[in-house]
This record gives sequence, structure tokens and C-alpha cells, in this order.
Amino acid sequence: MTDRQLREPTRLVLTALADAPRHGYAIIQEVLAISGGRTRLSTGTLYTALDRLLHEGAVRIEREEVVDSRLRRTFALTEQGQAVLAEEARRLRLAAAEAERRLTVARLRPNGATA
Amino acid sequence: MTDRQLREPTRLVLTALADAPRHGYAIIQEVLAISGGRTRLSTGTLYTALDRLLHEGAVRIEREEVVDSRLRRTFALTEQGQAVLAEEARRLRLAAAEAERRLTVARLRPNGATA
DNA sequence: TCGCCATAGGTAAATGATCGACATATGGCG
DNA sequence: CGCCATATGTCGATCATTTACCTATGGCGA
Repeated sequence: MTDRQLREPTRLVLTALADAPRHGYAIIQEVLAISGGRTRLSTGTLYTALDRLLHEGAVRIEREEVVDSRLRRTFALTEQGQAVLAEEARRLRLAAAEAERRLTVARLRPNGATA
Repeated sequence: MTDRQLREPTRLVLTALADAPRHGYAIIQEVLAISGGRTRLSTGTLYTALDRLLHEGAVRIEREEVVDSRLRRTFALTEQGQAVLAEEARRLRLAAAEAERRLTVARLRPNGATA
């Protein structure tokens, strides 16, 4: 249940919501900031991802306000969503460490010999 | 160029090749070991991924042998492939750290208040 | 010896998340 | 008056992955 493999944009959405609830547009900006301007989340990706995450119970609607006669929905991580992100972060940390360890091994023994 | 976002299976293939060249079936087993038995790479995923990585120049064919009257191709990371994986590992390490940091912030301030 | 499993390498169709383009609407700035 | 930032969404295309299929050898157990 908790061990599905998240895609990059989905993970960034959960990360953007990890410290505080945010509405859609704020998530886009937060992801832009987190990624150092590299990942520009499109609205198509965001709202389909949010629908999916709502459906799966990783995200819930925190509140709905009307600002300037327009609806604004604020999303928050559920406890399950926190667990999913924590598990994913742990997996990524281990994956990064493993990749870096192996690359170091290759650097110490630059010939591609297996034996 | 070097900053494409890799999917999980693709990344695991590169990681499996990071320390030494391997042939297809050995990559599948190595990925199984790396992921602690969690990720069982199907041949469909593997060979399409390898074709793509060969095309992109991240992987090259190290050697082709005939073992038991069957062809066995051994794949190796190119220098570009090493750079791609190193960059990806760095990004994952940072992404994991950021997610864990934010989750800690949420734990310290459990009310979802933004203000 | 027959069938199955591990080994080994592959293809084809379906799934599913993402991307790019489009649509709508307000408030503010020049 | 037009454009940009803000804000929320839909739809079709794209593309990696998944699932299911196929071939083939060598070895092991019934």
C-alpha cells in the first residue's frame, strides 16, 4: 500500500504540501522554488495529480474559500500522505547512496573488468 | 542535456551497471538485489529501456559473446551515463533531504496553520 | 523421458502519468 | 486597452512502463 513508486511531479506535489497546506497555484510556485527553477509544473500535471492523490487519500481539501469572487481550494497532506512521502524519501535517500557508492567503486577500478 | 528526469526502472538499470558491466538477465537480478526484492524488473521494461539508453548514449555494448549457442550481450555505462546517474543521484539526495526536512517541520508544528 | 524451472533475450498491445495546448476569469500596471 | 500575474481547470498527444506473450538451452526431479 505505502510502497508505490512515485513519479517526479507527484513527489514534488507531496513535498510542496509537506510543511503547510497550499492551494494549486502556490504548489506550482513552491515546486519551482524547491527545484531551483528547474521543474515548472504544468497545470495539467498538477490538477490530474491532485485528483489522483485525493482519490488515493494522500491529500485532502483543507478548505475552500471565495477570493475575489473566485473559488480557491487549499490542499493538505493526510497522515497517509505523510507516510507515503516519508517512505518515498527514505527510498530515494537509499537509492542515491547506492548509486553514488557504485559510481565510486567504478572510479577506483576504472577498467570494466568483472573478474 | 544531463538533467533529464529518470523513472525508477531506468535509474535502477543505470545503478546496476554503475560498478561493473552486466548482461540483461544479470541486470534484472542485480536490480532485485539493490531494491531488497521489491522491484522485479520485467524484460519488457529492461530491453526497451536499454534500447533507449543505447540510443541516448548513456549505455554502450561492452561485448557480444556466444554462450551455449546463444548470443549474450554485455552492457556498460558510458562516461555520459555515469554523469547522468551521478547528477540524478545528487538530485535524489537533495529531494529526499528536502522532503524529510519539510515533514519534520510539519511534525514540530502539527496544526496546519500557514500564518 | 517428460515437464518444469532457471537462464537468456526479445516483441506487441495496453495502461497510465505527464506534457502541451487550450479555455476561462479577475485585478493591477503601464 | 492590452498584457501579465494570479488562479483553476480540461483535453489530446506523448512516452515510459507494465502485462502478456514468444523462442531457446541446460539441468533437475518424477
